[in-house]
Amino acid sequence: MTSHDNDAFKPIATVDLAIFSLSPAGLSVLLVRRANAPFSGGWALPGGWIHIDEDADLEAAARRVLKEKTGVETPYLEQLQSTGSRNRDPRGWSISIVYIALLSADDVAERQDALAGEAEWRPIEGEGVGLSLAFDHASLLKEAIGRIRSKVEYSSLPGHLLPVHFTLSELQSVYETLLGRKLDKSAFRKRMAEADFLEPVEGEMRRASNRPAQMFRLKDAQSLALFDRRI
Amino acid sequence: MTSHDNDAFKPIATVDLAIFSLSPAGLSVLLVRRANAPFSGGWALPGGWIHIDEDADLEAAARRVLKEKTGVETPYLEQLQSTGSRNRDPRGWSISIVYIALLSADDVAERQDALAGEAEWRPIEGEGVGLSLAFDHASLLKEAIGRIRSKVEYSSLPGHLLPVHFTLSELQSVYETLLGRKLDKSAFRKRMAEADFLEPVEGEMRRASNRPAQMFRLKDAQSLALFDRRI
DNA sequence: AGTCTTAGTGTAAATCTTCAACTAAGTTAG
DNA sequence: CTAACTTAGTTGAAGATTTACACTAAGACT
Repeated sequence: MTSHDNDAFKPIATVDLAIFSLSPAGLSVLLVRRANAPFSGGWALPGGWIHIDEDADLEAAARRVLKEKTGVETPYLEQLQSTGSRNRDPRGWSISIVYIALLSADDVAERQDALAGEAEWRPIEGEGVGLSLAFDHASLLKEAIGRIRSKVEYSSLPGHLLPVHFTLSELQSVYETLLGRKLDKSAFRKRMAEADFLEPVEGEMRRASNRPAQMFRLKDAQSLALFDRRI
Repeated sequence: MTSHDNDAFKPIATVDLAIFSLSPAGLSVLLVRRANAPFSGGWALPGGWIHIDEDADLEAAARRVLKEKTGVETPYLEQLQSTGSRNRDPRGWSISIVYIALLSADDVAERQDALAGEAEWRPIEGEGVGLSLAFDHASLLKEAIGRIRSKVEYSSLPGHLLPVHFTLSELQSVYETLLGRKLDKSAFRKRMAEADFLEPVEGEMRRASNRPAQMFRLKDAQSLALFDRRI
C-alpha cells in the first residue's frame, strides 16, 4: 500500500511529564539530567519512549514514567498537549505527548530522598526555570505553567498541591502564591463552598497559639472541580 | 541501545480532524467514508498518517489533511487532544492527535461541490452524529463537541463559523444555536464590546425591509478571544 | 484576667445582571 | 406621501452579586 506501512516512516513517540509540587520557594517542577545523547548531561522534563509491549495507552505510559521517577502512583494527571516535528529531536521526526502531574506535599515529603537518580525540584521563576532545557522542553514547560496559572483562576487545582489535610487559610495561601495576588477571605470561602469539592475532616483541627482551624480534604483527589466564575 | 530504536516498536501515528461548520440544521461535522481496511466503507473523521517526509510538524499535517478534504487553507485550527492505545486500531499500537477546525460559512459555500470524494456534512445531534464511526472516532467527536460547547460560553468561537462579514444579530443567533438558549440582546452586545474581537466594516450594512445593521468582521480570523466571564 | 493571633462571619456600598421598554432607521403598503 | 411594520440598537429601574472591611470567636501565652 502506501510507504507509510513501513516502520521506517513512523515518527518517534514519547511521553513527557511536567511534574509540579510546592516547595518553600513556591511552585516547582521536577527535572532530570539526561544520561544519554542527545543533550546528554542536560536538564529535561522526565519522559520516555512509549513501550508498546508494556503500556496499554498513553495515560498508562505517563503513569509509568511518573512512578519510575517519583514512586507516586495516584497523582492528579492531565494531558496538556502534543508537539511533533521534524526538528525537535535530532534522531528524527518525533512526537511528544505532554502530561501535567500535580503531587501533594505529602507525596513529596515521603519520597524526599528516594528521588530516582539525577532528578531535582526546580522552582518556577516567571515562565520557566532559568535553565536551558533539552529538546523543546523549555517551551513545553512554559505551556504547562500557563495552563496551571490559568486553571488556578477557575478550578480546585491548588488543592492538589497541598498535603491531604489542610485548612482553608492554607488553601487560600496557595491560591495567592500561584496567582501572585491577595484574595478576599470571605469571597474565597464563599467560592470554595459553592464549588463543593472540599469536605471537613471531622474532629481534625489545626492547633496553634490562636483559634483552631477546621481541616479539610478533597472529596476527589484525582479530579478537578471547576468554578462558575473566576475566583 | 534500547529495543525502541527499532522501528517495529514505534506506534502508528495519525492526525485526525473534527471539521465543523454551520449548516441550516445547525452545527455540522465533516465525515468521510473509508476506502480501505480497517473499517472499510465506514464513516470516520478525516485524517491520515503523518508523512514524515512531507509534514514539518503536527499542525502542518493537520493543515494538509484539511486542505485535501476541503480545499480550505486558513481556518481556525486548534489541537484538541491525543489518544493512543494498543487497541484503538487493529493494525497495532496507534496514536491519534486530534485537531478541531472551524470553517467559515463562506469557505463552505465556495467549496460546496468540490468536497473531496466520499465526504459529507452531518449535523450534530446531542453528543454525536447518530451514526457509528470507525476506530474511537465517536468518542473523539464527543470530546470535540464538548470542547466547542464549552468554549461558546466564554470565547469568540462562534465568530469563526459565520461568513467573513456579519451583523451582531447574526452572531448572537449563532451563540444561541450553539448554546441552545436565548441571550439578552444588551448583555450580549456589552460582552462583545468588552471582548474587543470585532471591528465594524466601514460603510457595509446589512439591508432588508427594516433598519439596516452594521456589519462586522473578526479582528483576527485565526485566533480566539476569551471573555472574562461567561456570556 | 488580659493580650495576642488567626479563624470565621456579617454588612453596607458599589457594581453588575436582568428584563423590558424605548427610540432609530429603513422598507413596504395604501 | 404617510402610516404601518420590522429589526437595530440604547436606556434604565429593580434585583442580585461582589467587594472591602470591620466585627466576633476561640484558642495560647504572659
